Amino acid sequence: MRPEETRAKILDATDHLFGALGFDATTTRDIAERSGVNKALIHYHFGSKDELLSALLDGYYDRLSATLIEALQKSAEPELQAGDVIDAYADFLARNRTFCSVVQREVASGRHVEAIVARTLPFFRLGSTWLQGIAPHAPPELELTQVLTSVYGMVVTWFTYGRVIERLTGEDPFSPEALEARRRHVRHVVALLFRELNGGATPKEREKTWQRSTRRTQRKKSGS
Amino acid sequence: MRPEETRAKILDATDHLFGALGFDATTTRDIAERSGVNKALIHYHFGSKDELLSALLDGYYDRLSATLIEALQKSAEPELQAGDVIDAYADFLARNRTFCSVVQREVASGRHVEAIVARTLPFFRLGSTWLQGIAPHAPPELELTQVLTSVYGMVVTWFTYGRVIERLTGEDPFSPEALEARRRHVRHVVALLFRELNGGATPKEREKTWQRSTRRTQRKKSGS
DNA sequence: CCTTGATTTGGGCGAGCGCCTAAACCTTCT
DNA sequence: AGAAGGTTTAGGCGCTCGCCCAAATCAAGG
Repeated sequence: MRPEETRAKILDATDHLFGALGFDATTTRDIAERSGVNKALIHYHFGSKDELLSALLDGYYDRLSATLIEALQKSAEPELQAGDVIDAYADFLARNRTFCSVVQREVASGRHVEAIVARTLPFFRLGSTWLQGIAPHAPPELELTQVLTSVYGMVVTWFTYGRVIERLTGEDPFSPEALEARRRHVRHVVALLFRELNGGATPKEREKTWQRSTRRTQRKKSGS
Repeated sequence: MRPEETRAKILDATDHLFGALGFDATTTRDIAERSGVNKALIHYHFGSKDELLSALLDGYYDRLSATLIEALQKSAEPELQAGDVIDAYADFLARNRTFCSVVQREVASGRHVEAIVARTLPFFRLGSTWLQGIAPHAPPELELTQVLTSVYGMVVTWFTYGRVIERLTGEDPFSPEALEARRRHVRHVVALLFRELNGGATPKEREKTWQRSTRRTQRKKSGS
């Protein structure tokens, strides 16, 4: 077997097991067994269990980054961009259900926060400048970090608490219909926030606003 | 030392360590050392490490329940009630920072979901009937589960991702000012949702609506 | 064909885990 | 004083963990 194939099989098994059981509760022996690979190979290819987690996170964030950037470029109008990015993110989480489990747990445990922060920072910076470009004079109740945290929270909570929501409501929160309903709700709330950010402006006025901010954003883009 | 004192010391240490390191990464020896108690006493008083977690969760949810019920009774008008409950919840999380770490992690790990669900269910039911009483005919984008999940998510994300937010913004998200700012933001968004739930009604009309629903709620209260 | 270096294998080391046991220690009551 | 029952103690059992190692295997170049 080619080495990259071995690495891929180990990462696949790791993805599944870290997602299902968590970093601590998963043993390197479990991973070896599930991937059909000798347990010493994990350390040969990845060095240690911690570095294995890093490699897994790298894979996630690389794919997420590509997905979100693609979504961002689909449209030029900020509100549509926001919707596209949120949809893309939700889709990504739905397709990589283990991802948010892993992130959530490692953030909560506090031990791998640095690994998460390092990979989240680019997204945060992008979101910040983007939001700054749209609403440079947001009121304090709709300050940048607040809005980002809320939107992020609304999206991920559905997935991290999926199993709980399932037990509470008796319905599958990951069915296509449920995901679609969630998507609609989040977009609705985001639309409300947009209306507020534009100071309750009419659609016409809002159009002018985003045209101004779009020009600014594009100037910035071509500059870098 | 009195037995309850021993139990309390063990629970204190458990609270700290489960919050800081997580269930798996904390050993019963750590707990014994931190609480200044013989390690066999943990099993004598609590039976097993899993039951120790249960006891810890019981303590959390008992206190949370008392806190939220008290907040709910401060006012009769739904929008104020919502604000009070959200504030009380945020305060509780701020004072029991380990709580959401523990819950978050155990939910993500999937192994103690039942323990969490069993204790969350009463809150969910309460929130459901409450919201149903206020807005019996909510549009699909503002369906009950959606709104509850979003509000819950907005509140807890600030705490669960606190350490990440701190690193991203360079500011302490748990300072009194930051907590106050967060509180204001969430209340603002909730107010937006309320306005929507009442179909964009004017304040006057809204007043009528909540008076109707208040009567219904109070009839229910006096009935139980 | 033989060498070389990368990859894979089975076996196991040392440490740490949750949990248990038997004896000692306290109160409290008779 | 002595019995009884609820607590506390030191010690350790059986097991699993992450990681390592020496030998085996493989692919490719001379």
